[in-house]
Amino acid sequence: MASDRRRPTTGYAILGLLASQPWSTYELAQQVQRSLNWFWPRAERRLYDEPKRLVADGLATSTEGYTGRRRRTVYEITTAGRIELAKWLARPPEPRAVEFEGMLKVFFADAGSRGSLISTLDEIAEDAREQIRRLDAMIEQALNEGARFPERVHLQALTLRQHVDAEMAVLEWAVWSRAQVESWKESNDPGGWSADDELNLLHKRVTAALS
Amino acid sequence: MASDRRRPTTGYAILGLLASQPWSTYELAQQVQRSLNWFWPRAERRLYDEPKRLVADGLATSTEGYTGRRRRTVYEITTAGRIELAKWLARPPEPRAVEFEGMLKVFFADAGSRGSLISTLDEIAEDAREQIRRLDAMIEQALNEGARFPERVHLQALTLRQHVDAEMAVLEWAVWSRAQVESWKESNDPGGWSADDELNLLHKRVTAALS
DNA sequence: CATTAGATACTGCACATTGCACTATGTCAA
DNA sequence: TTGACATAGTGCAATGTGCAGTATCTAATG
Repeated sequence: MASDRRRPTTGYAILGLLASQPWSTYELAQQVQRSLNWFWPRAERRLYDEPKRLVADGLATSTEGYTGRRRRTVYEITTAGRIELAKWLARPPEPRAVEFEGMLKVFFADAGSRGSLISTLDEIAEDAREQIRRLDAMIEQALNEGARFPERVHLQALTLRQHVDAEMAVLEWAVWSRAQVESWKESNDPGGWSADDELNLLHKRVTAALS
Repeated sequence: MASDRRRPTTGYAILGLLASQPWSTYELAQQVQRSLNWFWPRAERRLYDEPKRLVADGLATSTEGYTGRRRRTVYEITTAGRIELAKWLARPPEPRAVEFEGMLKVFFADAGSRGSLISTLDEIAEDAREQIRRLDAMIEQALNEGARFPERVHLQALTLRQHVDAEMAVLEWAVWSRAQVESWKESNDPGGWSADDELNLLHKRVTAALS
């Protein structure tokens, strides 16, 4: 039966996938890498334990199958699972959390060389470009071959747009930042570059957005 | 002495703070909440263990002090610590990782009601506004009272801009998405709304950004 | 002047999660 | 038949979180 203690979000993520169709653990892992990795990255390892808990709590059932001699577990959502999922969807979401080592390196750049800072910014930009290329491939696939789940393509369109927005923002920032740093004397000495001018500009943008 | 095994990024984050000045653990924790939380969120608990490891590896030293009868440990960076920090800064950064439960709820919204989806989008937007207000307070503080570390304000300006860009992108996306969903029949039926039109638009934006 | 709220300064513990190594079997092509 | 790659997992140490618990110090309040 469903326990009352709070379930880790990863459990709901898997429940969400099971809501569309039954999956084997391996397929589940692939699917998480493919689509959920953008906003809920989890190691493959995790995805072998979590479904077991869903079964223990009555939110899913598991069926053992065999491919020759190789065992294979397929999970299916239960009615209780669908109810739990809908309840979770109605609760307010946790705030966003971002782990961005590159930004940490920018923030502490004065403890290293100007060259390191420029490399960091270039690598951030190249990373963002790579992600955008991957997103473009997903967009083209949905448009040409058709989406994997046509009945869910409207939601895919919303989330894809957010990923594009996020990556473009990072890319534009990194390119702009590199240009600024080019004019600095060193990572700990921006020369004539005025941080106050930039902060004033930011303040204006922020004020406009909140009004 | 410095060990060769890879150190968790959190260690470098603390080392980066220590590069500016010595800190007590408690102050370190405050500072991490204040400034690093935006791109390297860590629980206070973690910040009591990590500096001990830096000391064990010779990258920092600790001094016991007393406020009356209350013990207080202050950490200081060593020369070996500064060298390690600079080496880390020169290495390519890890890719960005985003945990965004709200986006998960949007992605699986067809398993819940249209009302849940609209609430989720509203909460995402309100969260972003709240973050932008906090950023604005930091910007104003740096402009009016002056930055806490004036010699690092140029780096603060770069990172603040990135946070503003990121939060504004989320806010604009959430407001736009809500408007789209308003026109849908249900969370699993967008009525006449065309996902393909949206995907085509995205593809054009992406192509322009990569050229 | 006693009380109390809030800041400072930690530790212990259960649980969540990762990364990597390790063990198998199935499929397809050279 | 050999090897590369996909499928299908388990074990374990290290990393990290969240919360409860234990103190002490400081400043404001009645």
